[in-house]
Amino acid sequence: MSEYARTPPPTLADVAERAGVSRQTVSNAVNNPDLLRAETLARVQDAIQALGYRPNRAARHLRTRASQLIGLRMSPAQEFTANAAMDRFVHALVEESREAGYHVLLFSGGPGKPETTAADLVRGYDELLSSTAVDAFIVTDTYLGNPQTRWLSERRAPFVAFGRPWADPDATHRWVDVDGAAGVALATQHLVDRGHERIAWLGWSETSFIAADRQAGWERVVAASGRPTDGLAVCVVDTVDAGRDASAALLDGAAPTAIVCASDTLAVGVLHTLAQRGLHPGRDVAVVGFDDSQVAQVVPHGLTSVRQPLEQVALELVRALESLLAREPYDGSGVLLSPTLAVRGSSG
Amino acid sequence: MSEYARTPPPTLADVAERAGVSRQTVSNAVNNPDLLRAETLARVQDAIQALGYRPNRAARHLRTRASQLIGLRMSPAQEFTANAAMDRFVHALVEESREAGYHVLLFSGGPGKPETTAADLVRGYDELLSSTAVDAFIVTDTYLGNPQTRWLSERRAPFVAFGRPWADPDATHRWVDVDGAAGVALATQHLVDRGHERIAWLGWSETSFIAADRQAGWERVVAASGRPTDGLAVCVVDTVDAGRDASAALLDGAAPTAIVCASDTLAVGVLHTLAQRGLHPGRDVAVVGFDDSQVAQVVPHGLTSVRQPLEQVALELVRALESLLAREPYDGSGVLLSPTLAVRGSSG
DNA sequence: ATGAAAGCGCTAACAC
DNA sequence: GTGTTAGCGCTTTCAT
Repeated sequence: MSEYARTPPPTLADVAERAGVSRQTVSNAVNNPDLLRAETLARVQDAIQALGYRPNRAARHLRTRASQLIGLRMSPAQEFTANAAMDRFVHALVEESREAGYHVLLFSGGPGKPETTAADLVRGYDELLSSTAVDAFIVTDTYLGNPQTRWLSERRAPFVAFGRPWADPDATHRWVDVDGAAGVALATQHLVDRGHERIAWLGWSETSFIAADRQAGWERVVAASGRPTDGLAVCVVDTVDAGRDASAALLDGAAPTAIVCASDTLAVGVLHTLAQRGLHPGRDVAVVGFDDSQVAQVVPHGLTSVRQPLEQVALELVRALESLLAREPYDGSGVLLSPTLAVRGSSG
Repeated sequence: MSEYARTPPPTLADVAERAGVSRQTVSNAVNNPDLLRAETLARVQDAIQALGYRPNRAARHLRTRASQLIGLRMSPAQEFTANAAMDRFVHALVEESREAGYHVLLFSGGPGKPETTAADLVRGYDELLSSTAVDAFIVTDTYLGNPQTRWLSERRAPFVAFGRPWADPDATHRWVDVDGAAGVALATQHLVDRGHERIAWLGWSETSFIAADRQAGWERVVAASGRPTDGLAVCVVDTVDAGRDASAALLDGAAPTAIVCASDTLAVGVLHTLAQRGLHPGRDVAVVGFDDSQVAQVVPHGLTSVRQPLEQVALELVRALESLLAREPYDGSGVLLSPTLAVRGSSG
């Protein structure tokens, strides 16, 4: 392989010499152009252009103590569930970060194993933090009373969370979240509007705040519309098989005409059951999922699903981050965004 | 919000003072421990431990001209297709990079628009390169004779490609790729072994090397087994609808008993057709996809699919990168990995 | 085996 | 407006 990167990139000094000014003036031309006389500025910019000068990030970082890097931990990939949302989110975050002048630095948790100890979880953060590699973190998996946010808070590490501090109402960090209850309410209301009388809930059995939150959205709308809830709520683990079995039992028992699910995974399980029984989703039984995964888009006739506004989440997270790093005052209230409903064939 | 990061992280000097040695000795303790007397080393390490010292990356980067960062461009998310592969790949890459002492820096192409000009495409690379933000790039979307690899080569920028230099056999850069033909051959042979006599190919109409490569895998095995190919190859755009329509026409015409598809997207289209006609995938007509996406795993009875060894790809890429950055000689031969077949219900 | 000096490229603080 | 000085935290070179 031939040599690469033969010529070292030009520095401030190179530009200064070419433009016939001091290094500081070049620095000002880049960072505070207003300070320069128009004529000088033009001359410096010409030199910058001609040399293809770009400030060395390491040097700038060392001096300003800002790396312009945002740390994001990749949680271990989950094969079966819809982590497509994560993918969409990362894209949106990279895009928003870029516009704010940041790049996203990916890191992984502890050693390879899927789920590790709290200490392992925190190691990646610790390392990046104490080596001043990133300016701040975006913390995503805050579902349980997970240790990361608490640990980061204690270390006074700058971070913004995607997810409410469910377990810790005293938490003072900035956060952005999607209103799951509102999303499910939207889905349920959609089914009410389409004339469904018996609308079931197929949710998660694990006792998480998110699970409870989503179920509450269903309960609120069904109750408000004077429809029954008795025997119409079933909670299982988040797998296709569990969704299939639970929906079969539901149809045999409470006989709903519509089923709202806590996830697309469960909804796919429902679709399996319907297919087995020769029932048509949307015509015979309406089904709504949550996450608007690829599966929802690709299934025959499509699966109606609650879609998180991840682009907006990314935008708000970056905004919160900028505010945090600028040490602006913070009133303690997070940002709660409303999802939308992607209506497809499975709901009529 | 309370102050964060009150105490600046300890520096070499802090450790040196505490250990009663010079800064240089601490640096050696970190980077060349062999140079120290055992007793001194232990004392320094104690101090490092006690202070929680971690070398400042910016300072080290500035001095050594190595950021320990690998740049990866996120291509705009494609909603409908199975870019789940990308997700899996990024995970694997982050993990492998970590083990090699690198972090992954994500950046996006030009401005928001889905597909931009060649200049835009290259801007992100240029910026990171001339600001010495990353040590090297991993280039992923090398399908067409895309401008990135050529541009990077011309700039003598260090990079490794995921994907062969199809259009440019003279390219001298290092690359890792998955043998698509071998994957499809594997799938086809699987169908031959299960006794299928009329095995169709549902591929991509766009004239890309990858499309041709995959189709060649089918042709090779079908021909070698003495089975017919006439009228059994159809090429369309990579969408579910196209797959549905094309498979309907295939079944009406050439009447295959098995269909090998260039993508899971097309395979899902085939499944739609089968469902419409009341045919059972695997029992009546066998279907095989490509990419082992979430959809393949979640569809009723499962979709047999060719699975790319992305973890291994990531490993080889990082290896190639290390070799490149170490300026080791390179013999010009890339690394070609074989996919595996995830067998599920759709093929029997 | 350990220490002193120099400097990577940049910007903050001050002088002119 | 522009130039000068100093130093961010580290490693490389050379002296001891």
